[in-house]
Amino acid sequence: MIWRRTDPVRSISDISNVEALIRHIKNLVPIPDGHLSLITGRCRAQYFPKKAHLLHQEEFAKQVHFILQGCVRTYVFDYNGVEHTLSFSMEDYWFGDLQSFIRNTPASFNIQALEDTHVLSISQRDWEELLAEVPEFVSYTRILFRNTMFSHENRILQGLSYTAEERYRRFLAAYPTLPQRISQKHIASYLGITPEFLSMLRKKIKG
Amino acid sequence: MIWRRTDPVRSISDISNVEALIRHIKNLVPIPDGHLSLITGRCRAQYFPKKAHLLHQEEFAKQVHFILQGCVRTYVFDYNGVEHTLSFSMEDYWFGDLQSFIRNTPASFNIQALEDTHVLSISQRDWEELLAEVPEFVSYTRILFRNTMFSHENRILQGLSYTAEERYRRFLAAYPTLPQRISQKHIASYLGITPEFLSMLRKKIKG
DNA sequence: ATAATCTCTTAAACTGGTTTAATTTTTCCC
DNA sequence: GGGAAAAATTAAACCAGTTTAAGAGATTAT
Repeated sequence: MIWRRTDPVRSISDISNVEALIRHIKNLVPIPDGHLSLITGRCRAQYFPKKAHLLHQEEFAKQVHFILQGCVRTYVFDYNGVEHTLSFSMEDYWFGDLQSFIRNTPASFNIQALEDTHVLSISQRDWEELLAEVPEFVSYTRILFRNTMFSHENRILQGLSYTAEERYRRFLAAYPTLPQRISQKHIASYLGITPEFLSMLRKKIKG
Repeated sequence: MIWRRTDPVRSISDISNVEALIRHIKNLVPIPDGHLSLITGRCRAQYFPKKAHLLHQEEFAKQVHFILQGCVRTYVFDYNGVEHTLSFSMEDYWFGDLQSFIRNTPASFNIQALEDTHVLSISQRDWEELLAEVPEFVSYTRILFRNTMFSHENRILQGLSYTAEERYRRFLAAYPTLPQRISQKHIASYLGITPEFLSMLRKKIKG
C-alpha cells in the first residue's frame, strides 16, 4: 500500500504531532472533530533513522504508517537477488505492506528509511476497530485505496508506453525534489533500469 | 478501474440477471437483503457485441460495468499510436474508466468488447446515491479498490522483475483460459512486447 | 584524518526484444 | 463457399538497455 499525498511538504516543526494527519483526512472526507480524535488517539509516533528497515519480507507487518517527515522505499528482491523499488513514500503518504497487515500473511515487501523518518503508526487491532467504529475512516481509506489504484494504473501504463529516458524525464517532472533526497541507484531500481544506464541517460540529457 | 473477480465463470443462462452480482457482493461484505436490492435496483443490463467500443479516450465515462458474460480490454494509444493494454476484464469483474467516471473528466482509456458481452451498468448519479444511502456499498467498493491496488502492485513488480518469457508463463498460469478467448496481439500488448516476439516465445516454449 | 566502503561514471562487448518485410493461416462476411 | 482482411509466423538486421570491469568521487566509521 502506497498512498498519494495531497498536501505540500511542511517544516520539521510538525514532527510528532498529528496536525498533518488531521489536515490530510479533512482534505478527503468531511468528519466531525470528535471522530477525528478517535483516529488520532490510536496513532503512535515513531522514529526510524536513515537506513533502518521498518519491514523485511517474510516478517509480519504489524503496522501501517503515515509519514510526518522523511522518506522510505518499498522494494522486493527478485529471484536473482536484484532489488526492485515499488515506490517511494514521503511526507503525507501512508505506506506499509497492506496485504500482510490485513491478511496476517508474511510480507512480500521490504521497507527501508532513506532519511531520518518520523511517522504515525496504527496497529492491526486499532485499524480494525477504527473501521468498525468510525464510518469516516472507512470512507477515508476507501479514497486512499482508490487514489493509489489510479496512480498504479498510471505507473503500469508508463512502463508499457515509454522508453527509459522518457520514464526518467517524467519521474523528474513528477517528483522534482526527490533526486536531491535519495540516491540514483534507487531511482534506477524504481525506473526498472540499471544504475549504469541511468548514469548514461543523465549524461545524455545534460549535454 | 479493473477489479478482480472472486468467483468461477458460470454459464450463459445467468445473462441479464443480477444473481452473479449479488453473490459477488455477499462474498466481500455482510449485507442485509434489503440493502442488496437497493444496489441491484440501480443496475441496468446492457449488451455489447464483439468488437464494439464501450468507451473512447476523450469521451466522458458515464457508467461503470460489472461483467455477467464476456470479455473486454482496457487500453490506451501511446504518442506513437501504439496500443497498450492495461487490463482484460471477464466474468465477475467490474471495469470502466473510474477516474473519468468519478471526476467527470475526459477518459484516458479505450474499452472494447473482445467477445459478445453482457454487463450490468451503474450511472454516475446512481453510484453517488448508493454511496450516500448504502453503507455496505462504501465497504464493498472499498474492498474492490483495495484488491485492485494489490493486483496492480503485483503487475508493477512483475514488469520490473521478469523477462518477457517469464511474464508470459505467469500470464498463462494466472489466466489459463484467456488465450483461447482473445487474440495473441492483445496478449502481447498486455505483456509489453510485440506480437512478433510473443510468437517467437511461443515457438520456443512449445518446442 | 585516514582507511574502508559505498556510489557514480565510463566504456566495450553483449543480449533481449524491436523493426521491417515477406509468407502463411485464420477469421470475417457477402 | 470464396474472396478480402486480419492475425500469426518466420527470419534478418537492428537498437535499447545489460553486463562486466575498472577507476573516480563521496560517505562513513574509527
